[in-house]
Amino acid sequence: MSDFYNKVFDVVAQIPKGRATSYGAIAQFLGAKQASRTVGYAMNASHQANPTLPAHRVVNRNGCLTGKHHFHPPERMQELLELEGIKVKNDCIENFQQIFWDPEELLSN
DNA sequence: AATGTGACATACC
DNA sequence: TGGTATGCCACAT
Repeated sequence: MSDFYNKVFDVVAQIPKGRATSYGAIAQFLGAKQASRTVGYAMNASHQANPTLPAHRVVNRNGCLTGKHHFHPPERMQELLELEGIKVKNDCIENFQQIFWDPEELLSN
């Protein structure tokens, strides 16, 4: 597993419950802010990661569930978010600005 | 080494 | 508002 994927998984695995982040934020945190696509690509392999990663907490910069189509029942992604208290409307997280979690917070722990 | 791909991000019709 | 096109980066083949 390449370091990049490993880091992506590590970050995603540590997203606090009830929060969400974006592909771009993760990419930037890893030092390749332009590699947001690669982050999503990494999520593609998330299902093969050890405990399945909370990929539902990762959305695009708009807070929209663009990747829901990759979940088994696509509706599952929204359900999981709502179970955590995140309001999702029209496939987009409401108050995403408030829900947004910056990976840099990991550095504070 | 080269080409194709993608769960993004932006810019432009 | 919304679809299409391009740039970008790392991975797969």
